[in-house]
Amino acid sequence: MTEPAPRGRSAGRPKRPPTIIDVAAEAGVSRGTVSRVLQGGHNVSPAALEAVNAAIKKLGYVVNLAARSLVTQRSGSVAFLLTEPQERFFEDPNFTTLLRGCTAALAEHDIPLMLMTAGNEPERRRVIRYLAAGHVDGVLLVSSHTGNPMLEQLRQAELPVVSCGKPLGHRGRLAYVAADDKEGAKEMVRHLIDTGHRRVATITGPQDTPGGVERLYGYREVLAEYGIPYDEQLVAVGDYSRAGGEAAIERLLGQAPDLDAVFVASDLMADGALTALERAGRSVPGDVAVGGFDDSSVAATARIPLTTIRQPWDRISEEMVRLLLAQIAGEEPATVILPTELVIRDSA
Amino acid sequence: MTEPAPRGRSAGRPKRPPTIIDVAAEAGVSRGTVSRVLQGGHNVSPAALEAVNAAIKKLGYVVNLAARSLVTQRSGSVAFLLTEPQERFFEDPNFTTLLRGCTAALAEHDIPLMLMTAGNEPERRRVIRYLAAGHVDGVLLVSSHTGNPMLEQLRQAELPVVSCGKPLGHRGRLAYVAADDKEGAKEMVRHLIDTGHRRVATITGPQDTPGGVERLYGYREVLAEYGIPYDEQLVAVGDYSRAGGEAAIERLLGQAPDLDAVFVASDLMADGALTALERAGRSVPGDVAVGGFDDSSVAATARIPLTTIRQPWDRISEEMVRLLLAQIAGEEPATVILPTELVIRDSA
DNA sequence: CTGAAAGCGCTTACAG
DNA sequence: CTGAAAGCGCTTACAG
Repeated sequence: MTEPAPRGRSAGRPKRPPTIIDVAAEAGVSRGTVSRVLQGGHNVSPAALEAVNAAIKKLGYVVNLAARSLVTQRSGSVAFLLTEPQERFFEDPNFTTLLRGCTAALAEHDIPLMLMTAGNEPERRRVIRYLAAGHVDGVLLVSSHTGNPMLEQLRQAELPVVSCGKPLGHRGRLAYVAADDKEGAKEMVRHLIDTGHRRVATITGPQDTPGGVERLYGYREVLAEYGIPYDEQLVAVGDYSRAGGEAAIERLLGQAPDLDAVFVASDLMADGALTALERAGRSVPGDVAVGGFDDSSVAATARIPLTTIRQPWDRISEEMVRLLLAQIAGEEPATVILPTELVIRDSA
Repeated sequence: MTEPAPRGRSAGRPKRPPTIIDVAAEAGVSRGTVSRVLQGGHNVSPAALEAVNAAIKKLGYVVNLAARSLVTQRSGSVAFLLTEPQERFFEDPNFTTLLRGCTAALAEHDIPLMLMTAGNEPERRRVIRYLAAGHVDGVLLVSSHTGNPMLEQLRQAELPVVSCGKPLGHRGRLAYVAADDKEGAKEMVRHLIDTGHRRVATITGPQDTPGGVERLYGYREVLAEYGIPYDEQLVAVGDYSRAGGEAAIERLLGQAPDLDAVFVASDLMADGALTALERAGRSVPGDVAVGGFDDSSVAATARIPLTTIRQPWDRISEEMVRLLLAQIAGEEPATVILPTELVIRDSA
């Protein structure tokens, strides 16, 4: 066993790990050759390659990322940036699902994910400073509100970015991954109508988010398809929160007491609607059929398991990571739209 | 406006930002002086300090962390490490709360958080390699199961670690932050008894977790206090999941149909118990009072808002970060136990 | 295929 | 208080 001689060191600092020089000495080659092996072993003789790999193993060598970054001008890490207020983010199960998926997808490439939140102006400034300084190679941007002030700054910093959901109000190419919101909405509304409902209401997302807009489009298109007139009394705008869903359904019940179904643009809002419907004495799906959107974790555990539209979160995160790495590698920003799927449970 | 001259660069790479040399030239001082200003401005004349700060501002200079890390042998970042299977983690609202709190607390110090999960053996190996290579300065460890295999490896890597919850089965000093599980449990069980309940059951956490063990201790101690004999039929072991809570209460209902209250060691399990109780036709809190633990986000939104014990998550994350930074600075590992609080809602 | 050497951008004793 | 210089650990043309 060749233990590196322990050196004296100050409080709690780990011992100096072996460097490329130690490996080179052990393998009997130059540092350049060791480095080439590290880069993939091109232009290295089989013998040298073997010797270096053996030395690496023997010494337990691990590359020093700071040194590598300094010369390559790449950090080797990626930011997961939330521009929503934190509370909002962490209330929404979709976000956590996405975070999990992205962490896993990046781990495949041995790229660590840096979690950053920027819900207010000082945070935004700090984050932009940090990102613009080149401390990450790219950004997975989560937040879909229009006029996101960070988008422009990110663009100026010329940092590769992939957005989750279509970035509204942003001219210029920006890579994004999204589920097919409009088609998903259409599928749900058709399901509601096909199961005999005629007064189909909707609770939309905020109208400055793609999901808010697109899912409403889908609702209107299907109405038109079926020759059902569009009735404003059947539309309430929500905010994607549980409380918002509760409030919205109460408004609808006031405006259009005869509604017999409601398409809710998120499961979390649908869960809120369920509470209010129960309180109002309306049974689900008997009196009112409720269709959600997302198939997030609340869908299955809601008091009445939700019929909903599944967003393929795993694929969304995979595609986001794939697109980001491609951009980092020099490719042009691209867009990916993924299909949704109707999941039938009890609520409709 | 002094725009740095744009240089040619390959696909999508950001322009080379100004370095300390540019700042030194602009300020008319040496690089050493600029660096000293960056380090806090000690031993720098007011005039030089001002000139350097002006130059930094003018040039939009941001320190290159890779270069700094290379010389300081510090990464400037910290890992948030989950050793639970990912599903478990992301189902549990406590974890997300903790993640949010730690991100915020670290952001105060401008330290990015690297999210890493290690739910299986290959992941553990990869993560340990990464951490041992010195890519982070310390680890916030989240997972409280006994015999966590990473603990020993982390110790060998001599990396500062702070655990969330007391690490069971680990000899030697290891810093941790925890709520006072036993006292919290006692407060809840006393509340249950004081409100007239006599057949108080409990659903515990896994017995290889501190919360699982300590909260059960608390339950037993209060029984003893009140001279109530301990009855094994009133105890079911859960796994902190919603489904586990559901199954546990069903077992209890079978073993001890006369139970009139149950102390559940987590809100998520309590939420599951609520479902099963409703199905069994038992009203809450009328037939069965239900007390939870955590005051996590499910507590308020459960079908019957949960009376529970609040864990001070914000303070827990703050203290974890504080302790970790202290250790990184060379202090010895310490322990912090935080008080809990009874939160009365509808379920008991 | 391989080695010698420059250079990435900073920090930190060391003199003065 | 300040400058000159070494050095952190790697990568990458450049010769050969």
